[in-house]
Amino acid sequence: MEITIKTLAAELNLSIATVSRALQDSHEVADKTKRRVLEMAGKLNYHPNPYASSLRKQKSKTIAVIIPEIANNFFSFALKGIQKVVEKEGYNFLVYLTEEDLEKEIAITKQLQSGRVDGIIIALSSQTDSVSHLWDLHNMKIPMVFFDRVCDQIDASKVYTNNFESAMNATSHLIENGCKKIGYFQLSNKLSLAERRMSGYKAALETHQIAFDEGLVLTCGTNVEENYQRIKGLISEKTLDGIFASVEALTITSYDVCKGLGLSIPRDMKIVSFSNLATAHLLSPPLTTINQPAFEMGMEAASLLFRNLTKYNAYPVVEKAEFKSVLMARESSVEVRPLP
Amino acid sequence: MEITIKTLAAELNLSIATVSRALQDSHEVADKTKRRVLEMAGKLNYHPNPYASSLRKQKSKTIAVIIPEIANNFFSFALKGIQKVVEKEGYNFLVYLTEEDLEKEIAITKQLQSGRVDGIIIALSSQTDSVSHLWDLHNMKIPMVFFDRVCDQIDASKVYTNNFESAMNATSHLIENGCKKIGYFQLSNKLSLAERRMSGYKAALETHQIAFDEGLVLTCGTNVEENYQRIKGLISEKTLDGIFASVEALTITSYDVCKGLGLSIPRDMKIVSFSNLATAHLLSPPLTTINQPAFEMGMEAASLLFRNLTKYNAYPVVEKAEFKSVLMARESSVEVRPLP
DNA sequence: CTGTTAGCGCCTTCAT
DNA sequence: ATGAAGGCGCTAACAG
Repeated sequence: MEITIKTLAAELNLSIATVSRALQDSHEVADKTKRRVLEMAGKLNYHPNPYASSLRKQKSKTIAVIIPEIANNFFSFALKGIQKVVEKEGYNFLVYLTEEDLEKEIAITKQLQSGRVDGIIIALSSQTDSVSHLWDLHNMKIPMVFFDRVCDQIDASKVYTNNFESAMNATSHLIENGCKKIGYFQLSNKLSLAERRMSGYKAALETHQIAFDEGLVLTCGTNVEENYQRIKGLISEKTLDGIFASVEALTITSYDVCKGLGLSIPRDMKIVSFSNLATAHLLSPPLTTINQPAFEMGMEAASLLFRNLTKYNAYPVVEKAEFKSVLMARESSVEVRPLP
Repeated sequence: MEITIKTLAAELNLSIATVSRALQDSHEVADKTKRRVLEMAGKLNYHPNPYASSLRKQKSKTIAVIIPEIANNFFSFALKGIQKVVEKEGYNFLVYLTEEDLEKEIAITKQLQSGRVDGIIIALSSQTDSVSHLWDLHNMKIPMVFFDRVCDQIDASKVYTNNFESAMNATSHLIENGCKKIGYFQLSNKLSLAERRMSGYKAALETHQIAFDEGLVLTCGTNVEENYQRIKGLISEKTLDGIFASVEALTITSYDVCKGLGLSIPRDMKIVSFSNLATAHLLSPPLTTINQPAFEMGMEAASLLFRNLTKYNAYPVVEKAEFKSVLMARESSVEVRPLP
């Protein structure tokens, strides 16, 4: 930085204090003085040093967004929603990726104990079982909002969808279309979200009097090639006629496997998945997806967070926003209709 | 913040300076002292205040990434590449979206004159014609790397692909497959990137002795519905038999329009596009794309930036890393082969 | 090897 | 309505 508040003060024959107040549009400074200051600031192209300000005020006008993955329609749309609100509030946001790795998540949250950010939006990694690192943040009273992959144990604001119901409806949809052996592919069995989706799957089976078979459940990792092989193995071994992919990444892999095996979809195999693929309606064969309203969820998460950042709240606001996912059936590549 | 370097110093009967040095692993402090300090820091769960440090050192260990769009395979993979390098260097990154809006881009760059970040990676918005806001940053000697949508006028590091050649090859591919009237859909006619792609398109036409027709060029905006209508209009009006979509967003829209018009692809219409769609190989009909190596480009951009951030470089490094895009022909939904 | 001192740029009592 | 002074937490001379 070259030109500071001090430069302005000297240039205008004012005290530093007055200039500072003028820049903050304080009521206790003469309008005329304000104008002089602003004008000079413009002329000299003055920009306040955010770090000096953060240090002094102990707040950074910055939030952190921690997500497991970014190259993914769900999270990138969520980011877009978050950024929209963040921008409106005049904040900045830092992005951190855990890549589904608990160790990274811990390292990141530890870093954030430094007070670098005023608040945090976090979607847990699929490996996160212990949450003590989150307790640390929570105990420091850093406002947090859990996003999609929420943490049940901690009482903070949360934004998520009707996972149980959606999974149940989607599974029922498969069953009602003739599936008997439905594989369930997930990324985690540690998250509460995973549990809810799985429960929905089980509930649908139960309703239709199909026995739940542990052997049809596949918990995948982050290695695409490995997932491919495991999915391929399970499909052949168990002669599946239906697939429920509980995350976007596994949707594409499942598709690829079916194509590779020469399975005709939907004749030999029906697929349903949580997924926000932009091209779902152009895929061949058509894909029935459970769409989460990522953008709106992102906006809501940021809004909740900012409610906790305003100094007027003496106590943290804890709210839970439950969004509805939409089950989109695509029976052909042109017909697209939401299911109940 | 509760516990600071001062607390540690008091607790250990050391001076603040010594503690600070120990924490930075300075060579001029006794190993024993270092260990004591580190141990106490761990015990008290001390975290250095990044803003105090930034203020003092006049560097923030933070960079800004300015992109026009995030819900998009190209930019989200690029971000992933950037984050990988950023993480390795122990930096943080702020994300800013321009949403293809020059005004926003100007506002953001103005903000960044405050010294909030040590360096900037930027992909210009499609509306950016004037670049005076970038000159301001450049004149302040803030290291910048232009990414993909580069700025020719400013002498800084740049990362981009062989746009001319790729566009030429793709267009030739269409022509050699029988297309006579190839529509060219773009988002901008202001960027140098747009110009290069367009030149490639023209060069291919010329080589094949097809007259360039201005009327087949459509410069779209950010309104999806409007783009849809304009594309639809042009296809019908000009009876196109081929489409070159120069950005990912227009690829999907073009597809939708063809489906809507009942055009059979590739019989009635052949399409080629710059696009990093994850599902390109699953689309029906198959899509021939020009894939940009987004992840690698992101890593390279960040690496170039960091080379300029090390204090050992007295003068800015300017490098241009031209990456090769890969033209992928997909004649059926299973066959995928790179073209020359 | 350790301590003392002087700020980085800004905000905020407290005084006038 | 304005000014003076102190300090946010940390680092970097400069001493010793």
